[in-house]
Amino acid sequence: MRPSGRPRQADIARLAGVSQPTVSLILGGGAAAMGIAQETQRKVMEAAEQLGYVPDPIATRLAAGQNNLLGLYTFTSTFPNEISHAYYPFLVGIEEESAAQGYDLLMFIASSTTGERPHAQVLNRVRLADGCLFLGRHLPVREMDRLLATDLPVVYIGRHDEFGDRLAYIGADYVSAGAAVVRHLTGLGHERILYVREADEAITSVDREAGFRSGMEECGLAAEVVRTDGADLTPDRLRAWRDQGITAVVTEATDTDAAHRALLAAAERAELRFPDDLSLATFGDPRDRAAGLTGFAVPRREMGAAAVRLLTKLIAGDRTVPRHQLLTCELEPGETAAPPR
Amino acid sequence: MRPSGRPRQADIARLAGVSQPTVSLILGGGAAAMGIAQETQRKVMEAAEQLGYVPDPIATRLAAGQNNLLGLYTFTSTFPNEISHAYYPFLVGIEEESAAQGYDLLMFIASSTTGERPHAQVLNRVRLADGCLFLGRHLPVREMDRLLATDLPVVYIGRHDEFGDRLAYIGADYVSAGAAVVRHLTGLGHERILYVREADEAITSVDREAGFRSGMEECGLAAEVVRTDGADLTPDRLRAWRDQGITAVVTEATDTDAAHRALLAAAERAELRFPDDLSLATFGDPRDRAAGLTGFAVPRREMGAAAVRLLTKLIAGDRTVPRHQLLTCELEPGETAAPPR
DNA sequence: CTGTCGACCTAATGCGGATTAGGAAGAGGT
DNA sequence: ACCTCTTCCTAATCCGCATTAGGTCGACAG
Repeated sequence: MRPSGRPRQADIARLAGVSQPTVSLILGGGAAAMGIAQETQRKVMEAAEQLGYVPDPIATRLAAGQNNLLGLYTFTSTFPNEISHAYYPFLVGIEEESAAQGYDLLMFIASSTTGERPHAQVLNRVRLADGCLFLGRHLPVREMDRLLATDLPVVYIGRHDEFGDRLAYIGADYVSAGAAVVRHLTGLGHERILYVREADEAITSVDREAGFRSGMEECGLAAEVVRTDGADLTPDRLRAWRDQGITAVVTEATDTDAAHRALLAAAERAELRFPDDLSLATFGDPRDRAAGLTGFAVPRREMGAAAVRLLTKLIAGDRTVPRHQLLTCELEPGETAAPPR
Repeated sequence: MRPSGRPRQADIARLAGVSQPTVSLILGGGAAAMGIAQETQRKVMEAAEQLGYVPDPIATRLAAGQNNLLGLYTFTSTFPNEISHAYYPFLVGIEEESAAQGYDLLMFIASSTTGERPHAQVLNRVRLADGCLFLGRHLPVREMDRLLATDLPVVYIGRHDEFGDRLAYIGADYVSAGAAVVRHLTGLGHERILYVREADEAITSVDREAGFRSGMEECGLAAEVVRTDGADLTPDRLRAWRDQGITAVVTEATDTDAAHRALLAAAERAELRFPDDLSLATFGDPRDRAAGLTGFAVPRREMGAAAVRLLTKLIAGDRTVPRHQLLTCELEPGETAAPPR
């Protein structure tokens, strides 16, 4: 019994009265089929059409090593409902560009495996695809290390220097964007700006703080930074900052938006309004981004598309493409920042 | 030349002094390896460990005849940013349940093919997977017909009786839900309720109207229905309805939400407020669903999950599962409907 | 008439692992 | 010593496609 009811090349061959390799030549390589009679090609194509032939990606891959599938692996331990919103724009870009490049998407599901090392199995399955994109704030180092030891092309979405040149990535230029926002604020006349970040040491947070510091330094101002988990951000504390002379506060969007949310909540309870009583800027896109929020936007969609382009080039064997790219985040002047009073 | 530098079972076999099938037995099936001497197992395991063996998933799949891939094909171009919101909950359910069932998702991309019959090619590629889910308000009948002629298990998300029993589906019980909303309204005291639907003849719209009519009939009231494309829904018309004695208006959510939006816009311009001047209920989830909207919610996530369960059963060869299932939509009392004044 | 050269196609084989049929070797019974 | 079971492992194949090394046949030159 044939395991699959699908037609194979052998079926086409029988129907067209030729051999299986001939079918493979005709269907597979347009160029390689040069030396085959037009008539034969027509017969084979017709037979294939008639049977509704679709090459088996597994067999194709085993024999030749390519199947026009891009893997997409998302490291999300949390269940998707919430987090999804943040990832969605990436997916949009990825899907669009995959379509343009003629690839279909193979989504690997982290939560499908349980046990102490949930990613291990999936990282093996990943090799089904011609190459794989990775998405997620934190990534399991050991598994990724093993994967990088193979020759599977991989692109990570988000900056990640831990593996040096071995791991290609598409990131957002948080440092420049952060500095630009600071320049915008100082341009408005602010001189004491406080950066409120989360305790998390994710690379994005680190880069953003670096951007803040670099912007402040550039303007000859002292960088003031506090960390918060959200809970300790009380209305009193906010008022105290203001009384000390802070005129602008900068915060960051993360997967939880803890700092950003806490700040907004504290401001409301303290009856402080942006930008009347205090200026506010936010690095990145908080989930509930209000229309007029000052800050910068992460070009997620473009990042997704760029990642696909990079990956397809790697798959094609291009060794000259830059393996690390940082995309520019656009400054959003917004209305929550204004000259200090 | 060996394409990959990685060790294979044959290498282990050589090192351990056994045959490749023996290695396969020991490493592959814990149960099947019962009849193999402990000593041999130890040697093989050791050799595998020493060489750092990792099974090639591709070869595994080829030999096993199944690839644990579920296809997902979306008819509507998935990614104008807008549409995404409507489909996302389906995807969440699909992904969760796929994970639970041990499948990965293969997303086929409609826009990757151009030309007059964009779905034709993709519908062939779809057969790469062990089975496929389809999602979309309108589906190309001819292509689907061809696909159903094959033995590929297929599940459509959304009711669709055009193919009779040939096409399995998971739908939402719009008829019952619509009737329930009507009962809710009549329970509040409404007697003249107007259903404002779109001109579109999609099955969902048809079912919803049926639900409305059935609810009205059940309550012994006359069903009044108008169609709109949105543009002809003027403030004056709305006022006229009210003056004629209509106390409640029911509309529906679609991929464009044309009727729903137009109604809200007209009400605002007519300075009519819900539920003070008029009661409002909406069938389904408009994209900008406000918190207190009266109506019913489509259990999208559950539908996605149910579709995956159905599909995996079909793949497993289960011929007894019901091929058509309608899931219950929950009534949402909301606050845009109140007793008439 | 023979040799040569293309043009066109097929036989054979590999990819890496799963599966099935079956054989060799040793244990136990008579 | 002979036969029957077990126990444990291997030979042979298959999965579906790609690739390489020929092989056949007709045309055309010599």
